[in-house]
Amino acid sequence: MREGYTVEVDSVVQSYLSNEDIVYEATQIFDALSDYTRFQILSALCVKVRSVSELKDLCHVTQSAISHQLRLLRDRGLVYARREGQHVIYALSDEHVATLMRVGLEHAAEAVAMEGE
Amino acid sequence: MREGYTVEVDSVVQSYLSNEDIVYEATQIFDALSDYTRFQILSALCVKVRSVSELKDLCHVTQSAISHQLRLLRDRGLVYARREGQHVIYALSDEHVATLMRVGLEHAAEAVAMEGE
DNA sequence: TGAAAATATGAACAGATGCTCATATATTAG
DNA sequence: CTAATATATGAGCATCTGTTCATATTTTCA
Repeated sequence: MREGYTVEVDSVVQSYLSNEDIVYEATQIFDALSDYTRFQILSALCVKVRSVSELKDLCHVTQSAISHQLRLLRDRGLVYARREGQHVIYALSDEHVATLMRVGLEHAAEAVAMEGE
Repeated sequence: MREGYTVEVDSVVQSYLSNEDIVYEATQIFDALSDYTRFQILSALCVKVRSVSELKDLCHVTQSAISHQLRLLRDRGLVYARREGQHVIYALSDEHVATLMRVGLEHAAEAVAMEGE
């Protein structure tokens, strides 16, 4: 039988794991990525900077729903906004987000492929 | 002013992003990592295989709470269990989990460091 | 100045989530 | 077989979450 994956946890990661604040903060970024709408917002922002209405169209949800989710992402420091005339343009403010999404999608693609076996 | 992070989204990732099932599955793995108790369970399993009671002690929660969370992780295919006498031993079943946790923790460590400035 | 377009926000509500408590099941020791 | 230990599970409950609806704010343009 397989023995399960095990991983070298270096001393730096060890020290992160023993810090409650860091662990909590980590769960917060995963929480940000755990909602379908937010995930779409963030993946759209990986490609390029976007206005609220662009995001609303891309995500197929109401303007209010987008605004509420953008507020949450702003509050967590994952995106930031600047006004440009009538529009407000949002951008990713964290470089780790893209990495997380890529790895998450790779995992997901494998999982979905498995299902159909 | 900064221009925000942008990322080369290669065609493989693009194709993942346009597949609803894959995106949903991705949000599910992030959801698994978004809870403090589950995050602790998974990080403990990164290091080595563990029994339920070991996990219960490491995470400082009740046996019932651990069991319920393990069920969720099992149902999502992130861990699997084998019985060994009186004990049930859990192991990571997905190699991506460790990568996600490491990147998440790196992000978190930076974020927490920022706060104190 | 007033109307239109873009965005933000608060209240309210339905559904999801994570825990506790009680209890069931499984394995081993005596 | 019986008691003890380890684990699993269902119900109930308080809390959290994501959305909608109504409304406020900001900017532009006529």
